[in-house]
Amino acid sequence: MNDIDEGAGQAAGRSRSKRADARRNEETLLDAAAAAFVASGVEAPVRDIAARAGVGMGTIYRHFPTRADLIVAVYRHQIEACAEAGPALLATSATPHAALGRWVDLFVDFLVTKHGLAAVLQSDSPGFEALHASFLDRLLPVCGQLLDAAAESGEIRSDLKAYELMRGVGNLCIGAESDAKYDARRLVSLLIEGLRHPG
Amino acid sequence: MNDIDEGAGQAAGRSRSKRADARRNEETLLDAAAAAFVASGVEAPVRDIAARAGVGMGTIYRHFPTRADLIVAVYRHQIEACAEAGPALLATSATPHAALGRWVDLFVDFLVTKHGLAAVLQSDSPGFEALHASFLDRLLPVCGQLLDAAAESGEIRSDLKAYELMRGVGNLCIGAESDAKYDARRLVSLLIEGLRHPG
DNA sequence: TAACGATACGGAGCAGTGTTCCGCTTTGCA
DNA sequence: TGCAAAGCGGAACACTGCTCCGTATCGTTA
Repeated sequence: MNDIDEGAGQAAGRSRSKRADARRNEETLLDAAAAAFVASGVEAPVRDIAARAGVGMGTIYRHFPTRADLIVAVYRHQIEACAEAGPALLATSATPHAALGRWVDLFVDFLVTKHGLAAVLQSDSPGFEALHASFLDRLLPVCGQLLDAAAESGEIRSDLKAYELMRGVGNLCIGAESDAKYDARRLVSLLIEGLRHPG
Repeated sequence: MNDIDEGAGQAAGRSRSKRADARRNEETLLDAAAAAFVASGVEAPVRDIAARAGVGMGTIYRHFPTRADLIVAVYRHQIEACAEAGPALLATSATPHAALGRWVDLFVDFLVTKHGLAAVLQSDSPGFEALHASFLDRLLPVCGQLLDAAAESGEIRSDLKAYELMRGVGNLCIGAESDAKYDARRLVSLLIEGLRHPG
């Protein structure tokens, strides 16, 4: 988050830019967190991440006050890519419903490969609202656009809100990476299929 | 609930039946747990439950070694009722698919009204396998029967296993009780709808 | 009914986690 | 080079799950 704020700060001309060691630590922390998330899931103990980065506990909390901030920072690029894929798919797919299906697949792939992310995405514990917000702020409009297009073309019922769809898809992905007998992609595609039929 | 174990013991003739105070405590504990679950969700701290029951920590762990055991004991009757409703619905509904839909609704109502149960039902942490097992052992066959009936009647595709359906439905219920903007029942019905069409 | 062994109880204590706080160090500027 | 300000580290606290064992209670037997 803060790298960006810093940019904003400079743009505003105020800019007392961050100290070099701080910037370095933030970078290190991001790498360490990414590694820890892969190794132990997004719920990896804060101490582990700090240890990986070779910094103290205070440092991690200073840069990323909540776990959500850290998660958002680590996955920001991938979220961005997913968001950008929306319009692209809409333009290149045969029908809006097909585009929606493919976009959702993208989202599912993202979630399923991030150990525990889906679970935390739905968490209602305080401190994760930030995560909800960041992810949803970016993705919800994209999803809404796909949904609207599909509704307009008459392919699907139009009474489901983007929020509910995203939430449902996210939920279906929970635990998918650790249960060979459960194929989240399949359930999601069933859900998307169920969207058909304005009836 | 445990009266059952005791019955088994007696049936085996071995039966050195449980001490009266132990039986009493178990009952008290069950009530306390139910109350705590309502108040703070199924993840209520063990200490709280013990305090509510007016017993020590040791007592709770002796009677219910894992949280899953406690949850199972508390909700056993409702699970049983849900299981028994399956065949009944199949007999009284217009079509197997309708029966499946209504049965799933029952299950969803159960999950959604138990704060946090759905979340814990999918947990892969050790100690919850017992919970998985207990719930699934009882409900999976019922769900499978409904699914088979609907498949046989040609109403739905037949390639989805009962396990995946139950898991998907359970996941869709996660967090539903604490988010007014999310209607799990709707998503689930969409999923069931998506089951139609053998294609 | 008194005594005794089995059963069960209570809660202190350990371990693992998140989070805060503050004295010390490093940085960048004058 | 000196000195605030910015940043750092990690001890310490709070809260949780879970274990362990000395003590109390129960049920039985003499």
